[in-house]
Order: sequence, then C-alpha cells, then structure tokens
Amino acid sequence: MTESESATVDLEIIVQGTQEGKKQELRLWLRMLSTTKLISQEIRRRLRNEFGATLPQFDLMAQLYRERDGLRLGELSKRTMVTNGNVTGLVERLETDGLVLRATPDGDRRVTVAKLTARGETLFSAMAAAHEGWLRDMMADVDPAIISELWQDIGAVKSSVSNHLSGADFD
Amino acid sequence: MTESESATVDLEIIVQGTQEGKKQELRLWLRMLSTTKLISQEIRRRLRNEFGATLPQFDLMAQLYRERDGLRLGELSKRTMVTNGNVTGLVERLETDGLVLRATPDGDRRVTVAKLTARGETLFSAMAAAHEGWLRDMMADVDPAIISELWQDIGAVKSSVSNHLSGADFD
DNA sequence: GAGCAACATTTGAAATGTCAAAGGTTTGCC
DNA sequence: GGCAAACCTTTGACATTTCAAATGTTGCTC
Repeated sequence: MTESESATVDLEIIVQGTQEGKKQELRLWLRMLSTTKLISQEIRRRLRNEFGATLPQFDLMAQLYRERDGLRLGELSKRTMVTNGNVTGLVERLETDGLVLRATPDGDRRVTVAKLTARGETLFSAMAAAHEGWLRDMMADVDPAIISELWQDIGAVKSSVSNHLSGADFD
Repeated sequence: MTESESATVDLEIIVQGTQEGKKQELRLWLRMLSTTKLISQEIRRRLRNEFGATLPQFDLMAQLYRERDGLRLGELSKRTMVTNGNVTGLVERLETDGLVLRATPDGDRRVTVAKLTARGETLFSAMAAAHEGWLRDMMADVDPAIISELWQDIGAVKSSVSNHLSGADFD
C-alpha cells in the first residue's frame, strides 16, 4: 500500500470503524469455521471409506509416526490438542486394533508411552499419502501464491490468538 | 520460533523436514485446523464459564436468532453443518432448558420447527455480544486489512473445496 | 384408493469431546 | 525417613458427533 493512496484508505478506515467494519473478525471466524468443517467432513468420510479409520485416530498416529520411539500420553494430548482423558480412550482403541502399543518405561512408572506397531506404520504411511492428495485436489482451484499467503497470514492470526487466551494456557 | 512459547501445539509437525514446494496445501490445512481448534476451545471455555452454554448450542441458537419464526430441523442441520440426528438431541436439550420450543405445523406433520423462546432470545443476545468481543480481542494483533484479505482468500478455498467433494453434495 | 417413492425426523451404536475428581508415582524438602 | 507437593494417567458423568436403520408423513401413480 503506497502513500499516495492514503487519503482513500483513511476514509475507508473511518467508514469501517463506525459501521460495517466492526464485525470483520466475527465474519472471518465464521468463514474459517465453516471451511474447516467442510474439509474435515470430507477427510473424515474418505478416511472412513478407504481406510476404516477416524480423523482423531489419524491425527494421533501422525504424531507417533513422527516420533518412532513413541510419545507419552500427555505429550500426545498437547500435540493433538485433545484432552488427557480422550487420549486414553483413543490409544486404547488403537491398541485393540493392533496399530499402537502401550508401555511403561522402567524409569518412571507414572508414565505411559504409546508407539506405532509395524502394522500401524504401514497403515499410516498409506493414509498420509492419500490424505495429502485429497488436500491438493480440494484446493486445486486456489492459486499457489494465495495458499502460501494464507499460510503466513493465518499464522499471524494464530499468534494473536495465542497471546490473548484467558485460560491458564501458557508454558 | 515466536509461536513456540505459547501453549499452541503445532499439528504441523507432520510436514516438518520435507521439501519446500510440494506440500503447501497440507501445510495450510494443518495450520487452519490448529488455529480453528485453538479459537474454538477458547470460545467454548468462555461460553461455559460465563453462560453455562456449549458451542454447538450457541451455533444452533445463532441460526434461530436470525429466523425469528423458527426453522425446520433439517434446515437447522444444513445451516449448522450438523447431522440430523445430532440436531434432534441438541434441540431436545435446549428445550429442556427452556431456551427453545418445538412445534409441528398444521400443514405437514413430518416437520418439526424449532424456535427461540423469549428467554432464549435474551440469553443469546448477551452471548452474541460477548462472543463478538472475544473474537475482536483474540485477533487484536492482526492488521484489519489482513483480516479482510483472509476473509476473501478463505472464501476462495471454500469454493474450491466445495467443487471437489466426493460425496454428491454441493450448492 | 392402495401402494410406493420421496421426504423429515428420530433412534441406536460407537467414537470423540470436555471437565473434574480420583488413583498411583516421583520428587523435594525438612 | 517421612510427608507434601507436583506429576501423569485413568475414570466417570455428560455432551457432541457420525452413520445407518427405523419410523412416520406426504404426494404421486395407476
């Protein structure tokens, strides 16, 4: 934005501040939310149909795939943004399906570490490849430059939100 | 690394360490998802603490607030992007709390119409005002121009996604 | 006017989600 | 040594979520 445009911009800001512009954030949020829901539902449907897996299971396995030595449940909880109690159940079901193993390390018996089994790794590998393709397809009509820009700008939003949380949510 | 000091957890780890060019869409998706989760959790916490309400209840009431004559459950389902079966339970609980009323119109007895009660309208009105403020606060660090741009560009993403769904479902 | 397809909602099973409280373990400190 | 605080996970109650099947209604056709 050049300085030569500043007069126009000032006018726009005044108008925005007094009228329409008040709900920009709300409008953005609603669009983010509906878009995210739309994509989530599509991914969930495909994971189910093609792999018999759920989205939370996929998310959890993604974290374990990145840490081949396994992760403590609390760490899994943080990375997946899922509550502790929820992680317990998720891992439990994945263990029943033979995709994940649970173990308690010798050093600290408070801890449970979850780890992908060989079968889990194989399955996730296939799911991840498909998953990436689905996203490319879904966003096929969007200019790559826009995608990159969105990644940046949403990062700014995420930062701002992180700095304005009410709950005891800092470390 | 500015984000790393917050409690924000990156689901973006999946992409880490791979080549730059190829996974833009995946990278964007993961950031959208984690940001949306972050904001949702904050709003849910505040709705709970300050109004004793849940986020899906808020969403549903928002639709009814815009249509004072009420909406059929199927229409509510579409607008909130929630399945039919889910709407049944949500409306049921809201009715128990005296915030919503259910009625069957004379013309068509297949239909159930849900409508806000006076108490529901009052409560939602207060929640909506607070909700809007929370979003403004959370996004306070983001340039208004960026917010507007994001709204536009996410619209493009939503459009693209809508045109590439597998389930026969687009409008 | 009987039957059938289309429509709208509910129901039921299974999974995910939150929160708060309870259960073990470890650590630090006197 | 012993105790209390801190830590990690599980449990339990309840709300939300999906899907598929069942239920009830309407409208159309023959």
